[in-house]
Amino acid sequence: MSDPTEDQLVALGTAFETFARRYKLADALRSERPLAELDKAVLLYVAEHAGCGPTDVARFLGVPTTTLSSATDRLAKRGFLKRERIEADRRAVALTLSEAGAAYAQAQVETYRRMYMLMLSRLSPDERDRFIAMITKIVYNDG
Amino acid sequence: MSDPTEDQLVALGTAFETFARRYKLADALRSERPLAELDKAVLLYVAEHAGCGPTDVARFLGVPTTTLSSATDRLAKRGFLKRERIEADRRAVALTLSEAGAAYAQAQVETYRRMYMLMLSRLSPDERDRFIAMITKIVYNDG
DNA sequence: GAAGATATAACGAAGTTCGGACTATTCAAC
DNA sequence: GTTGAATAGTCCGAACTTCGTTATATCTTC
Repeated sequence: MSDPTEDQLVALGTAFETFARRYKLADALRSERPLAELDKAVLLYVAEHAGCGPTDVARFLGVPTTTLSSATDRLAKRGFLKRERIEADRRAVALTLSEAGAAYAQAQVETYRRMYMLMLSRLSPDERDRFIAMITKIVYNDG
Repeated sequence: MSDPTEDQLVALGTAFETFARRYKLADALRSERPLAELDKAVLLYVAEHAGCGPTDVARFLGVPTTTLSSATDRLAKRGFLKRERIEADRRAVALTLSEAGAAYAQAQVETYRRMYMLMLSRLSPDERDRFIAMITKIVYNDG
């Protein structure tokens, strides 16, 4: 199988670049004091992994545990996150979202969802499946 | 034309999420003291728009001019960027990359290029064109 | 040539990241 | 069971980034 052509690489690059920039600009429009990028990532992770520990999150996101500690501090202070010592291992802390945190995470997910919706809307129904199949192949290499 | 299905939205979302995370982790592996995200963006913009002014860059990237000033400071200090007062309007400054800056920008571009190459390599030659056509349609809505 | 607009830089406050030191537990081995 | 190493998490402080306010120099326009 031959290599991708130069034109293809350039086209993909400019598309990505444009997309990323637009996405960033759109993101900046939100009115509340925005959570730090890291904090949002933490929130979404904990939403999916209730009861996990800070170390899990840090490893998943690829940041030092001290950095993650700052993030959980901020989130706890804003009332988005609860930290509870657990019985099984009293060194450990179990992270869970508060109601407000869950709401924020949900809103975040909704925002993404709307964006995906918009993106897919520009394709025909047939194309949508094909596009997703291809991007899945690219990301997971499971073709 | 009907709406995208829930499954499609979820599939696209997880693919993106995985991709973004992997990309971030890979990026963190680089050994030099990394430039700030903004600084990299500035470098790439100036690479494409030699002689442009700070205000242009700030507007393009959607950051306050003062923030951009910090960025150009850092880049100039590291010897990546030259700032020269221009004759035509002596308030204005023309930004150009130094040789080192151009090299850095080039390396950055190379990194992206390799990533795109890897991505497209996972598709068959036929799929590549179709994928790019679709993503172009999505991003530019010019279908 | 005075008033106002424009391009940029200097300064400083607020916030983020992360290395190093520290505490509290648990585990392992004797 | 006590000692020593490993583990989970936090606190502190230095370095850095962002961005609002303010200052400076230079056009522009009437």
